[in-house]
Parts: sequence; C-alpha cells; structure tokens
Amino acid sequence: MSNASPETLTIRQMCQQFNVTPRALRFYEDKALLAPRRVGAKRLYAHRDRARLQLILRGKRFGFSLEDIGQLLAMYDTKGSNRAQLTRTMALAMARVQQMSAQQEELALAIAELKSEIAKGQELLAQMAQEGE
Amino acid sequence: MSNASPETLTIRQMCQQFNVTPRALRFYEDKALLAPRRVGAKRLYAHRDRARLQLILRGKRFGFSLEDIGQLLAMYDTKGSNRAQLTRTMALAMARVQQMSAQQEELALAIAELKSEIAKGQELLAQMAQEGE
DNA sequence: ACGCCACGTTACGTTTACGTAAACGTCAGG
DNA sequence: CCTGACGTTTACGTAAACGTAACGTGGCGT
Repeated sequence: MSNASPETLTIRQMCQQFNVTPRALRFYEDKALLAPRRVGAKRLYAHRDRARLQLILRGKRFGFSLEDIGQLLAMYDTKGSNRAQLTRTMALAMARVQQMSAQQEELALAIAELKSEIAKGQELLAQMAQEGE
Repeated sequence: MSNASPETLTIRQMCQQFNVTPRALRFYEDKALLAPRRVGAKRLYAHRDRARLQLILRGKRFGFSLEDIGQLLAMYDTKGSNRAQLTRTMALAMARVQQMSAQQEELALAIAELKSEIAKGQELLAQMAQEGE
C-alpha cells in the first residue's frame, strides 16, 4: 500500500477519483466553489473539498447551475444545521423537482409525438413498397 | 387595412402566427432554412415557407438542432417522396427517439434521487423540531 | 414636404461550463 | 545535467440560438 490514508489529494488524484478534468477543478475554484489548501503553488484537496465536490457533481446531475450550487454551498457553510437555511434549501430542491417533472412531461409528449410521426412514415413506406413493386 | 392577400404573409404576420421573433426568422433564413420571396427589400412568406417553419419548430420541439433540421429539410427538398431519403429520415428520427428515451430515464433517476434527498431533509427538519422545542 | 414606422443589414453581446493553447516553474529519476 | 511528468497562470475559443444595438431606407398618412 502506498498511501494508507491520504489526508489530502493532489489535483490529479481528485480527477481520477471523481472523473473530472483539472480544468474543471480549477474552474470550480475560480467560481469559489472550492478552495483547496496551497502548498507552494500546488493545490491540496482535503476531506472537506472532496465533500464539496461531491455536492457540486450531485447538484449538476440535478440540473442546478454552478451559480445555484454556489448558493447552496454558501448556505451550508453559513450554518448547514441552521433550520431556516435548511428549509430554504428544501424549498429550492422542491422547486427544482417541479421543473424537472415538467421537463419530463414535455419530453414524454415530444417522444410520443415523434413516435407517431415515425409510424406515419412507416405507413408511407409500406404504401410505396406496394405501389412500387 | 392590412394586406388582403392570404397568399403571402409579411414577417410581422408570420411572427404572430407562429409566435417567433423577426430576428429568429431572419436567422433561419441566414441558415438557409427559409428563403422567402423578396419584393423590394421585404420578405414575403408563401405557403411553402409556412410549412417549412412548421417543420422547423416541430424539429426544435423534438430537440433537433437547427443543423439537423437543415439536413432534414434538404432531404425533403431533394425528393420528399424518395424512398431512400424517407428511410434515412426515419432512421434519424428513430435514433433521436432512442436519445430522448435515454434522456428521460436519466431525468427520472435524477428526480427520484432528488426526491429521496428531500425526504431526508424533511426528516432532519422533523428531528430539529422535536429537539428544538 | 415631413415625420414616423416597419423593414432592412451588419455585427457584437449573451449564456454555461469548461477546452485549449502558450509559456513557464518544479521535482524525481537516470 | 537533462528529461519528463506534473504543476501553475492568463486568456482566448467553443457551441447554440438568437438578442440587441446602431444605423440606413422606403412608403404612406397628413
């Protein structure tokens, strides 16, 4: 075993673990979503940073923009255990669920519509096969 | 009185009927998706143009890019009734359906995940209410 | 004749999340 | 000592689909 318990990870190691590019990590840092320790010029990511990245990536999966995610992280920082903050986070999340559900419905409609168009096309092709013989 | 001719529509009339901006119509023209007649400097949209715009907007609902739509329109032009072309169009459409279905699954997953997170949050809030009293 | 409105063109701005050089520092191995 | 792998910063590029000036022009109502 090379590293039993790596307290901190280099940027490269972070990239491997979370499957992101160095550019992305630096970008998140630029957006103040991350703030790894510096040793010399190099970045060292501690547990806290990993947790935050976890949240960032999860937020992205949920379709939150990085700006939104920044707000959420800031709220967690101020006082993650604060009741009011948590309530607000919940509100945001629920609103997002609404959006996503709406999106899902639209998508379902579009799929149905497109399938119907395809069916029409198939019929047309069938006719052409008949007449064309 | 406005133009009594139902044959062709001005850009303004098109915008109202299809709920798009003039900028969008000119943009589509720039992309060679539309090619309205010109009388002097003004654009006049005939039935054909309306049909094409219809297809453009439908394509957009389906999530096709304007470039994709351009390909489709070109195919219809070459010979909409051509069997081979129609077959290819069908192939594109079916591929798109696959994509959209995949997207739908992902979205469903994300929604479920987020709902579960929300549930956790609610529990937490409930606990806080207990202890905080 | 005058002014205004709708129309036209050209061209840069917007948004999001990074990608992609360029140009350089630093540290371990051979 | 040199090389290679990794690190850094700064800054412009990308994709999509228009929005938004800024400025010019024709026609028509009075």
